[in-house]
Amino acid sequence: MTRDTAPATEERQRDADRSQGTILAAARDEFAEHGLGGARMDRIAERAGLNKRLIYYYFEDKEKLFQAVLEQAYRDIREEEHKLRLLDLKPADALRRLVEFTWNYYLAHPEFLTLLNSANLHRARHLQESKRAREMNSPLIEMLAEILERGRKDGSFRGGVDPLQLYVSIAGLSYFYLSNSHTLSAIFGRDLLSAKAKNERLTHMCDVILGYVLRN
Amino acid sequence: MTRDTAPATEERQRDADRSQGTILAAARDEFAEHGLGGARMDRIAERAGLNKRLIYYYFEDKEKLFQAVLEQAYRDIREEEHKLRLLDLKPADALRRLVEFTWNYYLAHPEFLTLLNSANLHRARHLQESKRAREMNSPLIEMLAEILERGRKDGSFRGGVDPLQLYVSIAGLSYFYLSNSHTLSAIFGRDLLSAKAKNERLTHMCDVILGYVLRN
Amino acid sequence: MTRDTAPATEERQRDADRSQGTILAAARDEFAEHGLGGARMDRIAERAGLNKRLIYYYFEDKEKLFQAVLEQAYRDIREEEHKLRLLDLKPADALRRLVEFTWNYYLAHPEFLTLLNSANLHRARHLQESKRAREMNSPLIEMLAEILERGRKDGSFRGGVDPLQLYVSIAGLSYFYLSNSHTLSAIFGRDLLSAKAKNERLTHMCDVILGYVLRN
Amino acid sequence: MTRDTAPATEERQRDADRSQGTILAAARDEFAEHGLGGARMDRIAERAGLNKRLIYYYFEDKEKLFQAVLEQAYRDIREEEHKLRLLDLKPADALRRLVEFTWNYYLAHPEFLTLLNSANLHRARHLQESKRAREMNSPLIEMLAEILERGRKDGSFRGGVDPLQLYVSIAGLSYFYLSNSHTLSAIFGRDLLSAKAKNERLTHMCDVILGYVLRN
DNA sequence: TATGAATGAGAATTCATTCAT
DNA sequence: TATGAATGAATTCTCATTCAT
Repeated sequence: MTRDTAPATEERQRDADRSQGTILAAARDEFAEHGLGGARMDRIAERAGLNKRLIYYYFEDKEKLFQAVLEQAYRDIREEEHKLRLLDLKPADALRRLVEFTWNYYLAHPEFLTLLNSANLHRARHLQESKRAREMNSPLIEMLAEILERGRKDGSFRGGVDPLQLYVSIAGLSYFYLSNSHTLSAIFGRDLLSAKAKNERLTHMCDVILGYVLRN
Repeated sequence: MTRDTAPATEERQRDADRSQGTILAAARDEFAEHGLGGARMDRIAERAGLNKRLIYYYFEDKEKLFQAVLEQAYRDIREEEHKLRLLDLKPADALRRLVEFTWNYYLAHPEFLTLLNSANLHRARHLQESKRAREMNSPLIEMLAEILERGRKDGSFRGGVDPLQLYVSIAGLSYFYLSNSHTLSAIFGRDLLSAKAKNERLTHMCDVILGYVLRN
Repeated sequence: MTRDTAPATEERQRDADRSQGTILAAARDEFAEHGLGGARMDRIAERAGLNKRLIYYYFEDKEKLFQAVLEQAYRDIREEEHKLRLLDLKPADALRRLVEFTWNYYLAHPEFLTLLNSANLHRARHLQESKRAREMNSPLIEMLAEILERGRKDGSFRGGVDPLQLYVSIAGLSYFYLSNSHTLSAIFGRDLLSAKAKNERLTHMCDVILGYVLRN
Repeated sequence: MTRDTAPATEERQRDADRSQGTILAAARDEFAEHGLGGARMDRIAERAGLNKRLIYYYFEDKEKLFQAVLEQAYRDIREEEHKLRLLDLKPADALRRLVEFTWNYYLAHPEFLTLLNSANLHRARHLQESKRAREMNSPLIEMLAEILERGRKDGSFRGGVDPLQLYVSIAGLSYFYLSNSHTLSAIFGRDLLSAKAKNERLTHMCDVILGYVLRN
């Protein structure tokens, strides 16, 4: 069907939005795969199936593009976190659920890990320059505080647990295992990403977190 | 003291070794700071105070140099690990000591974290190509197995703990916190590297590990 | 005439073609003068008056550029060969004409000789990788077969002459003399490129070829 | 057997000569394979199994080394030419013998062809700088003159043949075929270096030369 | 909005050559 | 005579970015 009239403004806006989304996704994959330093604008354009010039048109330069990708990655995970209804669960179950969610999210979004690595390699410069950094604060910290408080009150949890520390620990247990799985697999000569290995890891992490938090 | 005779062969060999060591150290810093993709051979030469050509003379190319740096980094940490006499301590103390050691090593060697990140970004390709990958296997796994066994026998530890999982968890707790400290600080608006914060983290991690492993 | 409207797509295409042609010509001269190994991409860009990067944009790398130059050189000579209407001449005259054409073409296109030399130094690797190698087959071989057949039939030529052998011999007589004229001049202390010397050579070559092919 | 006394002066001279010869042979092969521009001093040292520095010690630089290689190549072929006792043969046989010798020499010494090509690419600059250029004059020219004269006198050869032109033609017939065999094979899709093809070529060349020179 | 052509600065790597015994 | 270490100047090639429609 050939177009016989000029596209309406609204339609052109839709095209533009779509192009930006396409670029963002392509850039995310490229940055995830090669890091900020190793990513190539050419390849991003190619992945997106769009002209390189257009990337500059929408995102100004490579750094800004990376920043946009990072912000998007945070928006995505935060959105998923928001969907978690942890407060509907009993405290211990809520923690198990959180460990599981974190693990599964990282598994499903390996690019999130490498993007985070890249961001930190650059000392989070891109976040600091982002006006939205604060929006990236996880809603989970507050949820976690509430869960811990409930658990303490019902006598099942120990007291004095810092939700931020716990959040970092939960993330760290999944993160290190997955982010370094290649290195670890090479060194230990053991496939850490087999279904069995993954199950074992999840069980272990739940045990660690609950072992720590449960009163006895 | 000015030299009045020609250096012996042995001495020139020492010069060569020294040059290689200098290059390796310079490369380690550069790779740690900028990642593999962002590192510049020019800067490495400059940091080393040696001619760029010499790097190629000894290390062939950037990839091989990175591999050499990685191997050296592993040798360094393994050497420190070897010095730990964990078996001289009571099981619980041994675990505390290990958490502490890991934390302090990462603090003292931040380059180790970024090198590890870079290595994994490249899917541990450099390790796989290294003949020495297996030598990088941590002696700690076996030590840890022994400690867990002793603790189980004396009734203080729970049973069924996989030493490798535990090793990964101990590393992960420190690693994530330190590797992502910039991002986390930016998002949470809290300085995670103050003396106080670091103390709190160490305490927390010991609590987590021992909470998990101790019988009650 | 200053341009007052934007160039059409078609016109920009012509610009691209023109740039490629300019590069090709510059490269041909550089390769002819210095050989493949001695040619410098910088100099080619300079000769072409175009940015070095553009060479890579269009031709990928030095090797591919050389291949393109070689293909062009063959296209050029084949085009001239096609214009020869040898079959309109009597057999003996046709052979004389061919010897003369070969000689004059090499004289007018000394770069063809050195390009051929370079190609052979590299064992014709560039031709083998060219999909168009077969298109470079000279139309002269068939023409020559026809001429020899006619001469044999009219009783003036001997029989059993392989047109390919004869083609190679005709080329070789000119080629060696011109390609090695510097060496030969140096050794024999005689200027082989004076007008007189060139005339003598052409006469000699015609004598050799016709002496061979004519019945008595 | 370990040496227990210092080598005599004479013996050291022998070592030195041997080293120079080894270098020269290695350089000849390298230059023949890659041309002057493509040859690598490193590879020459490696081929020779000697330290690169030694090459400079004996030959000053790459250009001078190439010149030495070239001179040696000429010395070698001239030496073989000297062994030819053409004047012991009947004129026609002598010419056949010469065609055959040239062909076989080129076949046995393919490096001679590429060295000649390289020398000419550089406009014989290396020969002109050589004091021995004149010594490289082939003894064959005079022999050829004598043969032609004898043939003319006994009525078998035509008169007025320039020995230098004939020499160049004889060389050219072999040279072009062999020097460009890769290109020709690629273009004509015919293996020019099979035993059969080589026999045919030799027969053809003898026919051409004798067909030209014989009275009828 | 979209694009092919073009570029300057820079990056990895190479190379002939010299140093210091 | 012989050698391993070291170097400065290229050289090929890459990259983010801009031009001109």
